[in-house]
Amino acid sequence: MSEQYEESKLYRLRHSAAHVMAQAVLEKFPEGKVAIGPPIEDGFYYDFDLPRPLTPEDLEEIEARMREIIKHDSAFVKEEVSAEEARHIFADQPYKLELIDGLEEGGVDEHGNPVDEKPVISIYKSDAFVDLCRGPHLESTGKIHPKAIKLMNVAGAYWRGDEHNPMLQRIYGTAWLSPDDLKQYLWRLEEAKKRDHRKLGRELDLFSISDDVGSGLVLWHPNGAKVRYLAERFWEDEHLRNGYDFVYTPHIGKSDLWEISGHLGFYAENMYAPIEIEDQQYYLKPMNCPFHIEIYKSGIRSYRDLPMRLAEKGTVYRYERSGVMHGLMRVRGFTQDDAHHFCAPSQMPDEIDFVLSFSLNMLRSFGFNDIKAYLSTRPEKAVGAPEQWRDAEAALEAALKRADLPYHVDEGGGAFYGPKIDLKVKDAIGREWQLSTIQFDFNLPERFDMTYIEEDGQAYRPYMIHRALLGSIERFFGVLIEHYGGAFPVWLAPIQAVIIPIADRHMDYAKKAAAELKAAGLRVEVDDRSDRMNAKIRDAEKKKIPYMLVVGDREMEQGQVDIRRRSGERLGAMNVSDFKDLAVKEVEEKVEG
RNA sequence: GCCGAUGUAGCUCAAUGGUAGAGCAAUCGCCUUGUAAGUGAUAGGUUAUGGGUUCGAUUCCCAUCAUCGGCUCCA
Repeated sequence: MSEQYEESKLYRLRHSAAHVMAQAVLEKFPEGKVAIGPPIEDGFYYDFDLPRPLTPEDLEEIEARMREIIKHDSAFVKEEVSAEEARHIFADQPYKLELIDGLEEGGVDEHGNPVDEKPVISIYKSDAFVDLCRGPHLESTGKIHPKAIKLMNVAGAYWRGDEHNPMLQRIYGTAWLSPDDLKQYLWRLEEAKKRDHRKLGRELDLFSISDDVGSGLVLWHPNGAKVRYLAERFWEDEHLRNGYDFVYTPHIGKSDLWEISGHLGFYAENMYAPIEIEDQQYYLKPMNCPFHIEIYKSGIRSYRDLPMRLAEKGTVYRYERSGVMHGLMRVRGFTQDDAHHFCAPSQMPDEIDFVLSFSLNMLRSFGFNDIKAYLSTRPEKAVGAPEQWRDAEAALEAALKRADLPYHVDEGGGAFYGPKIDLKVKDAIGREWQLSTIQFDFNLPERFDMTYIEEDGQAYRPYMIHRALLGSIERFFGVLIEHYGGAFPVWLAPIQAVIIPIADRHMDYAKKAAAELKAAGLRVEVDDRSDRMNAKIRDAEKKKIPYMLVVGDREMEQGQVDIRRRSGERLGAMNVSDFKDLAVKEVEEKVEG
């Protein structure tokens, strides 16, 4: 959350709305306990410990009560108190007492995060409610527009976000400066819902997840598989043109492999239980790296072989706790567009430069032009020599600068085995998604004792860089669906054009035109059902087919097709070959829309 | 995994302590259509699964599974 937001009126408004809500809840449940209630993006929440689960009816009641409290137009009054006084005021509020302890000791804020200095304890009073609170707030409850607030839903949340703590009931609300803003926000939610990849996945017949197969295991239907195939084909071409070699590796590997890699030590809770065969334990792979390393190690490597870039769309399986699965975004089996770069230390900066610009090109090709980078550096506990870390971090940062990319540094946010760059893209409605990751690994080359022979005839340890550009292909597909709202650009659309004959007598002509377009590599179908043209257009619109080519008497006579885009735009009649050229050009240029 | 909600036809949803209904989709006709739904008929369900209460359960209760909204965790 930005500092700008924290100083805004909107922030104070939402914070104030949270207090008003807490008052309304406590009036309804006098024995209820309050936890914390901060503003968040688009709204606020407040956590409560209540005698019974809240219902949607309760929310309506609470919301109505909030409007009444707002009407009182009672001032928010700040008061600084001693810890002793605070304890007295909140004597029957155990969560507040815990917060006061934290405040008094200094050290932690209301979220349990460490803070440097000991803050002053303050309380805010408004109407019949007092809260331990740092503020700031609006001048009075009346400054909240009663028609610009709405309680959204109830959800469970652990006290202080720790799953060992009791679970509280969290009420999410939204609050805006004006009813219009609220309306606009609700409209935005509706729009996001229309783009939901789970809904579009069903409507466009792209994929499904079957109970009988298992939760988090994706079935790609022909339409979805078509998009994936096209995306992968592009991906493959780009990799081949850029010095990657493709490899294929198995889905399972012996426990010995995972012992060496260390995964059984630090990743076991994410791995499926082993399969036992001939007294050997085999594990489904959660990552591809050990296999690629084994390929590297299958022979003696010379500095002349480096950099080596091994790429694979490797399908991995990771155990995810039930309750975290989410459509394509969070699954148990997925395919990473994985690659491992092995290089000599002297080649490392160039290799980083290359992989970053390659990643950016890939993302941009899929229509993601708003890209932000996050550089994560050495954490407290880390393997690898400090100067390796320093060199690697310097190379990553230099590459970011050269790529002229906005980036944010997460000090100490790297994995224990190396620093990394994550790339996040903004989709068409402004949501950020993490896709690419470029990650150093100082751990595995050591564990697998990887070497290469230098000019001087000595063996040295290579650098290893792990990268995934689209990340998980399943997840990437989900993001792509939401980004385009199901209306894939022509180059990715499962069906690019549908020919719509007006009457049966136009059928032969329609098929002839289709054949000509298909011969040019276009994905074209003829809608030969005995429905009216209007119905066929409606159907094609629902399937989000980029082009509808209507043919009737006029077109048949002229050797033309009448072109309508899915946007409703009419391009008018044109010769079949002209449309072919237009469509082929759009495919080649990856034109959007 | 945790909290809460939900699970009825392919989809979206009704209804009921006495074995379920609509619209869309599907199938088969009729219509031969000019830029987002022409029309008729037919078919489609062991009401998620397994127990329990009851003369009788899809409805009430319990468990399991799954989904949804969150939390935690994360590609």
